[in-house]
Amino acid sequence: MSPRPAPDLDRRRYRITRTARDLVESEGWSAVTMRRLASELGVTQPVLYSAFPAGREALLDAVAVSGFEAIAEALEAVEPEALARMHAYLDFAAERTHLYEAMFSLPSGLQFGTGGGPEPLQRAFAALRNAFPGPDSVRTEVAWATLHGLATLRIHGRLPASSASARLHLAHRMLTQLPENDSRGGGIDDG
Amino acid sequence: MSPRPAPDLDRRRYRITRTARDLVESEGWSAVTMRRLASELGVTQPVLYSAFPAGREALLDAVAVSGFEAIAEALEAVEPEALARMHAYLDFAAERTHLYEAMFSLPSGLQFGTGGGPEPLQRAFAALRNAFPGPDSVRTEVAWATLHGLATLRIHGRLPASSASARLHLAHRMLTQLPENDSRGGGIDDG
DNA sequence: AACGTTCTCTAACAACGCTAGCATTGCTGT
DNA sequence: ACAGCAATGCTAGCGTTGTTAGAGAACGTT
Repeated sequence: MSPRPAPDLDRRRYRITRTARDLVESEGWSAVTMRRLASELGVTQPVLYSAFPAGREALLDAVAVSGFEAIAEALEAVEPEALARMHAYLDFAAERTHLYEAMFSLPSGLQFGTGGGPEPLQRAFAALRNAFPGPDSVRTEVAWATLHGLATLRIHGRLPASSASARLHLAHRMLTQLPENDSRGGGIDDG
Repeated sequence: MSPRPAPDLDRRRYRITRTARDLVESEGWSAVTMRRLASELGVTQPVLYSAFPAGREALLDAVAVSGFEAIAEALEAVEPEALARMHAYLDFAAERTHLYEAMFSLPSGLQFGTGGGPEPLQRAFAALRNAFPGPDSVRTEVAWATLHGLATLRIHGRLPASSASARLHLAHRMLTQLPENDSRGGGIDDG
């Protein structure tokens, strides 16, 4: 019934993902081609497709999830306080630029928030949520959006680096020194 | 000395950029290839390189700048008040998803803020700045980051659509109902 | 009308993601 | 131990991509 042992696809996926992550961090996304990746692993291209039948995009998704694992760890490494975790978040984005890009710009989309999504995403979201206690997740969602905006605009050089610290502190004040909201904004009418 | 008239490169650049923008909005970025673009314009690929010697990336930058022109108009179209312009910003990002992506994700980077950069970028930034009056640009920068984060995360389906309105109103409160800051946060030590 | 310069097109290159088909591998049953 | 078999991995190729060199056409000048 099984004349030849099936390869350990989980382990293979892990190895490929790790190599892709190393490659993207050291040489950028343009270096992450299927050929280069196979060559780096000492195998040929079709092997990659045995681990990721959906192709390159699925592989990139795996790298992204791996990135969420890393940022979850980075956030959990500091005390569950707003400013500390905000700083950790922005540091992560600044130091691991290409990986951060993969987590947001490239993949097709995996949902955050209270709902589903892969476990590392929920972990990362929870790590931020713990730093912004409150009855609902809205503040955390806005905090994430603000951090993501700051990170992205900084990565792409959109904002002057000189006022980076001022921006972080203002964002921190905004997100913490504001009383709870009671005006029910509804949730049906969105653009 | 000039046996044949040089083509009007400015006009050519404009035409190419407009076609690329239409194409990206109707069929997404995967459709914007040099061949397809040339075919759409009734010319061949080398003509595109005469207008954009730096290649495809420069062309995408031009599309991005054109997008900033469009978002500047969208912001200027509503009254210079915070909530209205925030709404206009998010509507623009939601309705012209692919174009918005080009403006931030893809290009190499053109600086915002008070400093230089192409004129449309400064116009768009000024349109937002007028909605957030204050002594410096920091609040506007954070506002832009927050809006950009909300827009991006929404585009990629990262945040549940149900609480979109609640997020907008919280962000608006954060950015407006907070007194001016006097703690000099410095600007040297950034990550 | 012929020239000369400049532009534009044809054609091709290298590299990309991806896939069909063949050779190889390693277990199984006698 | 030896042959059979099924799933593996590799070789080779297809169709595209961005980009570029060299041939051909077009136009103003003389």
